[in-house]
Amino acid sequence: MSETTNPPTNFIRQIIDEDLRSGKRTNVATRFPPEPNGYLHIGHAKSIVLNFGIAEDYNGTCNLRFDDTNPGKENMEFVEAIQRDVKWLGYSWDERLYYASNYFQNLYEFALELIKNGKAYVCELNAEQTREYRGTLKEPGKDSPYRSRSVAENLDLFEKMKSGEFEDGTKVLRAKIDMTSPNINMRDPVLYRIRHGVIHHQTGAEWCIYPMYDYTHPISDALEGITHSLCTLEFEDHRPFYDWVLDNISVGCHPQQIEFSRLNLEYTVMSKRKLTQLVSEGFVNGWDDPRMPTLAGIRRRGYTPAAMKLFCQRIGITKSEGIVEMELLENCVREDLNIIAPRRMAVLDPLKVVITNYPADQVEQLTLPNHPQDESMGTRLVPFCNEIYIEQEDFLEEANKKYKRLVKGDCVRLRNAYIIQCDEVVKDDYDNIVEIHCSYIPDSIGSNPEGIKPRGVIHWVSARHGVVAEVRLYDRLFAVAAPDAMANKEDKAFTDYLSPDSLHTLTHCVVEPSLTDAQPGDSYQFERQAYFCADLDHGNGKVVFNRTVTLRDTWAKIEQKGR
RNA sequence: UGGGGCGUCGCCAAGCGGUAAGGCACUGGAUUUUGAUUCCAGCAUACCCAGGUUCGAAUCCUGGCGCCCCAGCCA
Repeated sequence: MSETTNPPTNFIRQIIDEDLRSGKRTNVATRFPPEPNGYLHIGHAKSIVLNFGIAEDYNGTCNLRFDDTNPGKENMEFVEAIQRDVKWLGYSWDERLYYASNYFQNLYEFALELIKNGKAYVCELNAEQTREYRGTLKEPGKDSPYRSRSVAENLDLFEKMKSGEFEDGTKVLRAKIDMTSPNINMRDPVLYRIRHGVIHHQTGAEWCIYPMYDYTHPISDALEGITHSLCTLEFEDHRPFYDWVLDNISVGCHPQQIEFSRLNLEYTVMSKRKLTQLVSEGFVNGWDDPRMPTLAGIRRRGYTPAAMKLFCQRIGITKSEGIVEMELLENCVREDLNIIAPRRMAVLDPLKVVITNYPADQVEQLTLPNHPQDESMGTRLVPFCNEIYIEQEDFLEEANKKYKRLVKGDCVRLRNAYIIQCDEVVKDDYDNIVEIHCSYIPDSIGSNPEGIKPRGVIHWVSARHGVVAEVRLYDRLFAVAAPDAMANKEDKAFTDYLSPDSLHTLTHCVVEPSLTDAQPGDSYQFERQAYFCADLDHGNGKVVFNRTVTLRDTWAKIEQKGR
């Protein structure tokens, strides 16, 4: 079965199929619940495509919900960036944009219900004491001395917590479950903590008590009528508490939490903490630096939503943890860009070529196809004259037969133009090649004249018409495949493995004139080289392109092996 | 055994008791005015290991081994 005839299936979809079949569920409602404390990355894309994709395929809904219960770390910049990125991927939450903070009042009332039923209590242990009482992984914890307060006292104390009578850290509301549970998450987890002086981006200073994620999440899901609450593996241990909350309040809805493995990608890091560090410590130029695995970054790099979705489809959804090779991601972008990116010519490292037998006052406007395999993409005009630039690496004074480019005394085809032959090499006093003199073969456009066999095809740009451009060559951010694991193993910082070659900026490139019309974000294939897109800095006289991903280069691999 | 998970080709991943899909990577070869694309062919007698059940096991059972997660008033 091929990929296209085989719709994406995974264990979560199988569970949903069974739930629908058995009648356990009659609809499908999912949600994507980011905390607005950073930008979304490729790992989030996996979750977005999963959640929104399921909603689409099952004729259900997917809510966008900000998990904003920790105001100290969250802000509106992130709230806005996240919405931008989800939209960019092509998904719509319609009017279903929610915030966990929308439910602060509900959450508070359910807490009251738990207290009244003897299921929650106000604890005065400080953070350190709480940790001590919790026990360890192998030893049970012990009950807090405040565990057996009366309902009335708990109600009174919680009310005072809410009204601001206590300082930060002096009291918390805890669930009363089992301090000896082998699952640490069930040892009377904290439900509410006190936070004075923080301004929440949604609720301002209205509250001074904030609910914890583990308490908030199941209730938010239930209030939204979520059927399947999909999250990552590290929450597996939290599921018993997720269920406990819903089983002990009168919310009347019980979504099912299902966990899947996070995405790990070679040559990058995927934790928000580390990405934040790269930004805040200036290792990269912001969250949208094209080297970042953030959606904002890869978008600026030139990755397309279609490529991202294809990638998410190909990596699949399972509970096993692994690390995906960069080649898989790169193949996905190439696959999409190969179809949609118009072809252009650009010389990154120019070598001047004077065509001695071409009239110096003549200019031809050649009509070239925008895509050799797709006529519907049209054509554009490219000027040709007696002075052009070719790539330095496309010329050698001497070379063996395998070198399919220009060699002194031999001829080569200029892409979509004439065949030229190198007659002379002009050098300066230091033996550096300054320019080369060639002669062109008239009537050689379109086919090879009798007896002429060019070694290969090289790209070019008219020296008199070409436009100077800045080209940013991006490569993998890290020098090692698994920077996290490596840093751990060698007791170093993950930043020690940042690649010195992640960005090379070229400022003397020459591109064909039509490229000045590009809009930021437009993708092109610079023939024989790579896919590029116009950067955000492009325009208003500046010509700036980012390399998205190189073309597959089997020649480079063969050369590599030779060494 | 403190508890919870995971282990199928180099990487990702189907498989759900009937005799190992697919993608990426890789290797050949064809076509090519991008050393690109496209196309064709090859690529796990084998499913962490060892026993067992069965006519038949990657799939069931038992026992091992390896790896990941959990002791935030973070999410």
